[in-house]
Amino acid sequence: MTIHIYNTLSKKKEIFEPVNPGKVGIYLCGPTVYKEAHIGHMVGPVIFDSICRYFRYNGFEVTWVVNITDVDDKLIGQSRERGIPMSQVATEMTMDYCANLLSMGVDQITHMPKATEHIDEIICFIRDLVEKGFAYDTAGDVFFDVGRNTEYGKLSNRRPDEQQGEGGGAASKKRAAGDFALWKSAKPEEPSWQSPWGPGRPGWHIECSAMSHRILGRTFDIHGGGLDLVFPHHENELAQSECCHGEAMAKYWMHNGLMRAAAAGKVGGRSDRQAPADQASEETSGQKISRSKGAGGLHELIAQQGGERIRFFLLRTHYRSTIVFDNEGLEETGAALEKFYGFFERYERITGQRFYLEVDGEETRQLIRQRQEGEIEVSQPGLLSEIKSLRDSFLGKMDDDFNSGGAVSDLFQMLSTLNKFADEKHLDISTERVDDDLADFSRAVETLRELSAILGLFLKPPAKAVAGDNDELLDQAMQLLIEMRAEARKNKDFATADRVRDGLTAIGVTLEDRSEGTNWKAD
RNA sequence: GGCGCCGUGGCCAAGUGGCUAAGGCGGCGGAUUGCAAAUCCGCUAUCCCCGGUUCGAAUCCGGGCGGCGCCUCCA
Repeated sequence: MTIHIYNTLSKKKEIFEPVNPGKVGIYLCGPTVYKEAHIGHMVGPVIFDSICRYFRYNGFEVTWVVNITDVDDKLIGQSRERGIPMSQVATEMTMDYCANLLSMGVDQITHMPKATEHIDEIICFIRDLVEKGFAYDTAGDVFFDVGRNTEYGKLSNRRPDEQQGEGGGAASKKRAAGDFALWKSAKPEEPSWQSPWGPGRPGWHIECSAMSHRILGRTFDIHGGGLDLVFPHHENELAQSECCHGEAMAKYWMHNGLMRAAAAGKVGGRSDRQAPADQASEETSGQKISRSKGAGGLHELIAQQGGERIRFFLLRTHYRSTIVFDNEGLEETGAALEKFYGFFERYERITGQRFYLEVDGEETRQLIRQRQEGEIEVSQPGLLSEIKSLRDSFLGKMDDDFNSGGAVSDLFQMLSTLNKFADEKHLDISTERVDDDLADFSRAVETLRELSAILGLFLKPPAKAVAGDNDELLDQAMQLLIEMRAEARKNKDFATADRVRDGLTAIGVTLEDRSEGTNWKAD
C-alpha cells in the first residue's frame, strides 16, 4: 500500500513519503471571496476532500488548509460597487463559499486562514525577503526580484526572460517585467495596513507563503490548486518561500484539471451578449469556466441537482483531466446514483438496518475506519472473495494518484455483485433466506460503505426532491391506495390495479411490487 | 511565438507495453412480473491517421490532423 502522486514539479508520479512520519500537511489554494463561487471552484475542494479522507483512512494525521483571500483589487472593486466595506463583501462571500462546500460534502478541512488576519506574518515574510536581497521597495511598493532567484520558473517550466512583458502602469516601478508585487502601496480610500514601507496591502501570492509557513511549516507535503494557478501564482509562492527559507516549500505539487462548459449559457450565465444564440453556443463551446465570463448560479445548481450528484460527477473523472460540464452529464450521473440509492433501500428492507450513518463534519472524521480494519478474511470462493478482490482493486486505484474515476467502477461492480447475490439467495423473502447468506451480505455491504465513505459518498440519505418523504398524512394515503390496489390484484381486477399505478406514475410516483409488498417512491 | 495537455464503443470514462480493452448512461434482446417498476443475464470498440521501435503497442518514438490550457485576474 504505497500511495503514488503525480508531482507537477517533477512531471512524474512519485512515491508519497511524508515529511513527518504519520502526518500529512496539505495546502490548497482557496477562493478570492469577491463574488459567489461557481461549479469550477468545487473541483479542487471535492477531490482534495477525498484525498484527505484517503490519507486518514490510511492512518495519517492530516492537516488540510484552504486559504481565503479576502483582500485584493476585485474585493475593493466590489466594495465600491456595492457601497459596503470590503470586509462585509468578504464575510458574505466566505459564508457562501463554505455553505457550498458543505452541501457538496466537503467537511474535512482543518484550517481556513484569511489573509487579513495574517498581515503581521506577511509583513515579516516580506521584510525577510528584502533583508536577504530577494526583494526591493520602490516608493511604498515592494517587488520580488525574479532575477535574483536562479531557480525561478522550475514549476511551470518557463524562463522569465522568455515571457511576454506585462506592461501596465505599475510595471514601470519594477526592475524587470517578471517581478511581482509583495506589498502594494495604498491609493486613497483603499483598505490598508501599516508597514515598514508605508500603508498598503499584501500582493496576491505572499499570503499563501506566509500562511502555509505559519500553519504547516517551512516544508510541507502537498500544495494543490487548479492547473491555472501553476503560473504565476504557484511559481511565485514557491520562489518567495524557497528564497526566504532556503528549503523546499512543498514536496508534492498537485494540480487539478479545469472545468469547461459544454456550451454557452448552460453553466449559468455566460450572457448572450455575443448575439445570435446558435453562433454564441458554437463559439464558446468548450471554453473554460470562469467568473469573469459570468459563470455562477452554484446555489441553484446544487438545489436543483443535489450536492452528492455533483460530487459524484466530479469524482467519476480523474482529477487531472478536464471535465466538461453540462446538465446532461449531470442527469446521467443521477441515473447512475439511483442504482445505489435503490440498492441501499433494498439493503434496509432485507436487514432492517439503516444503511446511512447520518453523520458529518467532525463525526465523519472520527468514523473513517482504518484500512487494516476493513480487511476481509476469506477461506473459499464466494461473495466475500469477490468483494475482497474488488476492494483490493479500488484501493489499488486510489493508491495510484487518487484515481477516483477508476475506483468508482469497482463500486459499481460491487453493487452488481451484491444485487446478484441477493437475487440468487432470495434475500428479499424472509422465509427463504439463510442466516449465513445474510451475514455475508451484511459484511459485504459494510465494505461498500467503507469504500464509498472514502469518496465522501452515501453518508447521508439522498435529499428527496419531493417534500412529503416524511409527511405522515401522505404516507397514510399512499398505504391506503396500495392496500386497495393489492386487493384488486388479488381479485385479478388488473384494470383497477393498473389505473391506480398509471395514475400515480402520471404524477411522478412509482410503485414497485415486491415479494413482500409494494413500496412507492416519488421522483 | 514560448511552455504544456488531450483525442478509447452512440455519449461519458478507466486503462499508458503482454490474459477475451474496466465501469456508467443510452439502445436492443432475454430472465423475472398478471402487465410494469426494480434486479439479473446477453449483445453494442479497425483504441484520430501515417510511419517506426519491439517477439508483442491504445500504451513507447517520429510525423500529421483535430480539440484545449497557460504565458494578464482566474479553482
